[in-house]
Amino acid sequence: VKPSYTPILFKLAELGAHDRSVRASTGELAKALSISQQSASRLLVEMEKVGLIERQRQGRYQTVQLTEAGLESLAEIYSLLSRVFEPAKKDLMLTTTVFSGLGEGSYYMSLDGYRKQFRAKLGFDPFPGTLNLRIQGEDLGKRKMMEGFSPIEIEGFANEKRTYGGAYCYRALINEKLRGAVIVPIRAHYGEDVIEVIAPYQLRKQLHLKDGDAVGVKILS
Amino acid sequence: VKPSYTPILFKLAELGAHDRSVRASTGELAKALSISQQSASRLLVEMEKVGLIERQRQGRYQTVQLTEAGLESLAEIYSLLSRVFEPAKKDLMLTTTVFSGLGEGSYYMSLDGYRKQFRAKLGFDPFPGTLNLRIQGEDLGKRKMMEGFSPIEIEGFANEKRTYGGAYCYRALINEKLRGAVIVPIRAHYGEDVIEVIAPYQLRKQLHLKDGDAVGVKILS
DNA sequence: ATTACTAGAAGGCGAGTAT
DNA sequence: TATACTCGCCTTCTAGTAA
Repeated sequence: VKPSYTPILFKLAELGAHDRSVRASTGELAKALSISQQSASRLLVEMEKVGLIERQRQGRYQTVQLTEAGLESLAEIYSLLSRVFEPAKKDLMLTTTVFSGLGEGSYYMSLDGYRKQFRAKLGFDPFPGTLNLRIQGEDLGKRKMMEGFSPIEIEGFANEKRTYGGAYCYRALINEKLRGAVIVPIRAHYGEDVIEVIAPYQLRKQLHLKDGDAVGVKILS
Repeated sequence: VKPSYTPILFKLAELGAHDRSVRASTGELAKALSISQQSASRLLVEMEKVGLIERQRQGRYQTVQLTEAGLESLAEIYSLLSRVFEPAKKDLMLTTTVFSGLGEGSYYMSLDGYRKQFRAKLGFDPFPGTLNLRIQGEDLGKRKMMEGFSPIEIEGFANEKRTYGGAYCYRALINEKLRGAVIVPIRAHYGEDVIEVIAPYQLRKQLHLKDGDAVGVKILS
């Protein structure tokens, strides 16, 4: 991301463009940032081209919204500055709801290539299945922050049939009670609002969860 | 602060230059930031000149430390991003009822001096009128709490005829659905149990409100 | 009122190089 | 090794202006 984009990203975030489309004319942005209207226009065009923002034209006016990529670049900065200004990094609390996935989780979790690493690196033998959670809208930014935590890396491997990708794990406390870990495949971008949790227990049973139930996930630093 | 300085400020903060003098060669900075050694050198010279950093030469090496001004410009960014990423946990719920005011609201809301600011600072063009709400007795204390939230300031102005006072705005969610803002004139002449709400819609119509109807106002932090 | 194109001016960039 | 100067190139700027 070019440095000249950051003031605009900041301003847009300040206007609320991180969670909705806001009206932001090139003239107003220009004045707020002490640049010319022409520069504001050019920068918005460029930022849209590289996928940092999305715009809708509504007659004479435009509305602007940050894309995932735009939000991510802000989160990266925020995560860095958090480490500077709040050295004792606090745990991160995510509010989520349960949903049913495709059940692939149990297949992957049963593979020895992964299980050995979970035991060695996380210290527990995970239940062969994952709990699918959808992050609530207002916590979406925190997902990016989570990725600023230092991850526990699970390496990919291959057998005769195919290769299996790596993943990052983040230790977590589920509903303030049960230890587990959030697992994020290194490639394969899921929906940005979805996380998967593994644990030494069958979380659904242990916590009596059904689809739609709320689950608190505290990412531990 | 020039945008081109921010990547260097970020990098220096990451290296710990916010609380001590750290060794940071122009070559290393250049590689880390994907710029030339020459640019890194020039930027450091400039940043020192404008008082963002201090440098000591130690033989062939230099050490760099952020000044108060440098740290402050980072803190400003951090504070802005905090507001974006930190949860709106302590939202404040006010239970109110609709009543009819004197209709002055539409006059003030139609003034360009105010409208421009609403667009710039709230991100929407308000309907030219305000919704008058009376806070229910048991919620009166919450009105003070609201004023503890950090307000969005609308500045006063003057035209040929008279002067117009400033106001504070607080983002709000009306009946858990519609975005708007509570607006509080800085020189308040209202009873303490009254608030006015502005929104990009005509709230009365949109929500089918008549006098005496209950309205929930959630003040967003 | 908007957004955004063109074109000339201003200034940032990095290669070469001095120290 | 360092840092930082000059200088030519090129990106980015804004004024003017079209749509």
